[in-house]
Amino acid sequence: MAASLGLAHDACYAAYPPAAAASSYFPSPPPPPGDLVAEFPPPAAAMAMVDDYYFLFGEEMGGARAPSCGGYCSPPPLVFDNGMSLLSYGGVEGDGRRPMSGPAGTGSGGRRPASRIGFRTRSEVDVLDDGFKWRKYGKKAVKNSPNPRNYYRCSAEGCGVKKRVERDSDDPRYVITTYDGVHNHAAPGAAHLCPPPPPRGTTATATPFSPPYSASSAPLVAAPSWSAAFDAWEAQLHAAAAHSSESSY
DNA sequence: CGGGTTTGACCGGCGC
DNA sequence: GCGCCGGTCAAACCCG
Repeated sequence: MAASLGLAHDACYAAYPPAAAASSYFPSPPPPPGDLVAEFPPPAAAMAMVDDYYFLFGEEMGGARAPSCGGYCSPPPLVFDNGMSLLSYGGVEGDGRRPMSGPAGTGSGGRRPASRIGFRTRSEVDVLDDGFKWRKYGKKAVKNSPNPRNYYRCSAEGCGVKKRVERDSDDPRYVITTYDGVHNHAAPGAAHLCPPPPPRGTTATATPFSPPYSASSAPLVAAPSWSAAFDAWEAQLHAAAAHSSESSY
């Protein structure tokens, strides 16, 4: 039971950019059929600075870490016209990128976050205001990086969402922010940034970082559908990017 | 005074 | 088994 639960969590799908930004930035990617959708709610101000997204589909739940990149692998499956790269790996069985072997949930500690989503942002400030209130609880020097990693926890009572913030060792201009878990409350004062997700014909569409995760009923996404979905989305994306490039830059 | 930050210690997983 | 390393804890400190 627990093992299947972990695998199902691996199938979580994060839609970037958030709906608020998507309307003016580029179209939202189509959700894989039958999969969960988690939309991340960075604020519009932060979104404007985001140069690089990447998705972490609970990739460490199976105990397997991304090789030689500290869990922040950056395979470039999608590179947009505006220079943004969308990265995804793991969780999608058959994508050939992640070994799905190994018992889920048996990694370090045996308790893995329900979801992990990260993005890379070019920013002067380390901590981007994403509408939630965070409390710093740790700071750690990480191996192979001159920059320390800061640990934050959502200040809301009962909310166990954590985030890690660190400067990219390769390019200090970039900040790598990784979110662990799902908020069980609305963002204080930032609700306008995260409108309810539009109906997508899916059975389980999570509000931004909110439960429920009906993981037990969420099937793994077959690679073909995933690829086809992204192909379609990418086509939309390029069209939108070409259309908005005149006004944006 | 309350809430947040800092920082060293501690713990547990993992690789060798 | 041991050492390394990432993540967390908690006491002290800081600030509004």
